[in-house]
Amino acid sequence: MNKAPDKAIQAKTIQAVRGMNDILPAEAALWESFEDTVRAWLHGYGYTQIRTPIVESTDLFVRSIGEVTDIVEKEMYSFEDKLNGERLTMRPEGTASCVRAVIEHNLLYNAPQRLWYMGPMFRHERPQKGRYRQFHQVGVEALGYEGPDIDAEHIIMTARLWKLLGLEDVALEINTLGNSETRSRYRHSLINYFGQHADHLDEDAKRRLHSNPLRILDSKNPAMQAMIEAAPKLIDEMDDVSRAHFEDMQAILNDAGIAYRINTRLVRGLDYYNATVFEWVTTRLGAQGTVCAGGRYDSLIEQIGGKPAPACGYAMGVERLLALMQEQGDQPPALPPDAYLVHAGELAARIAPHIAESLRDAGLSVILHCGGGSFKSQMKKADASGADVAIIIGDDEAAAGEASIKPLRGTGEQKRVSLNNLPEALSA
RNA sequence: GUGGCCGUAGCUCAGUUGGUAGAGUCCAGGAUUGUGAUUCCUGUUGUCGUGGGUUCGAGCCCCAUCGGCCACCCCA
Repeated sequence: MNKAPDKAIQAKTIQAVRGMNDILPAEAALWESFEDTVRAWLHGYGYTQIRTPIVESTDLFVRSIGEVTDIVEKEMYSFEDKLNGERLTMRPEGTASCVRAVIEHNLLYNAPQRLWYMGPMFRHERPQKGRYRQFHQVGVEALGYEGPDIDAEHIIMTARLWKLLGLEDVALEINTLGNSETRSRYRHSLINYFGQHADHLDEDAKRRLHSNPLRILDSKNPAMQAMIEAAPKLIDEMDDVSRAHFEDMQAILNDAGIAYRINTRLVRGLDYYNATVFEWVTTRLGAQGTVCAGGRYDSLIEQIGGKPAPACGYAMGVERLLALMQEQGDQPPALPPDAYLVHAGELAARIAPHIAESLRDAGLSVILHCGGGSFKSQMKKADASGADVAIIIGDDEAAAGEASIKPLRGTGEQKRVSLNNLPEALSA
């Protein structure tokens, strides 16, 4: 072999798919602690978990999210199953799957359901801060509940979660979209109004004028702000039932001391929402500032084939919440082992695994040194592991049936104990 | 999908008008023959994102491509 023979045969490296991220051990600690907090929090409200498949029939999302939404039109990872030609899609959100499962298994037969889920979602968007092609949501759904009390519960419980996570600078915005007649009346008012100001509409707005005029209200284009501000307000055309529902919900929020802002321009990107909608937003994450959003979807269950039942729910973006925590300077919690077991010599190497097992029996977390090396290098690794103590087994200790315990943090003397007493000595 | 900025060691980054690469950190070994974190010494970091082009010569200039960041858009 002469020099550089390997270049020709070295395989090209394969990278993760764009917008789909590895979560490395250093960051995974933060994810785990977040997930632990979320599980305990949801348990506190009596919500139970539902786990649905990542892949569903494409039709499910087309029928629930809406055919003319951007998600369905251009962002879904859809493909045809090569074996049987089924049209499948990797879920872009969780509500549709959840509702599908509830219908399929008749979960609403004689009781409403409080459910939650957590997992990856997929949308083919251009990645940027807080927006990835595989991202994670925690979703909460209450199915079979009609009154404003459950809407308020959802908002109140998220406020508690922000407190548990130590989040600052998240503000609540609420709105109501009314019932379908209201929205269709309002749609016509908007088309009429924006049509009269067609010369002020940008390209996106013109495209949406007839397909989805409500979304024009969402535009950030500064040139259109004045005109949007003067547009008809949905609240003025609200039906009495939705108006009362909205007011009753606000009364509960007021009683609970929840601060909010009514944002009459708050609409949703998914077609299935009606009545209450809300968003928790932050200004600390740039353009992707919505950290949690949801609302009522009373017609969705019927729309995808179930017996009509009211429902509401919301989802939060895990990456965005974690980014906000990191923005505030939160560090991933350190989870060091209790002890690092250093050993030298043939006999010590043979008994070390058994000693480690006995310590684990006692509930301790122990790293057994592997890979050989001098005492010095083993001690370096013991220190780097973050363990409180090093357990040292050399020829002397092994022969005597003992182990040395050396504290690695703070002061304290190294001491020798018999192997039988090791677990107690470490717990002390 | 559109636009702007940016890709040099595992990480954070220098690199002059174009003359074929450096610092800190980390890691490994030693000073210390059975003991870490401090100190000192020694050493390895590398297809300069990738592929073309210009040039005697490219980390530097040009084109393409991939990736990242930010914004638009979208949305959690």
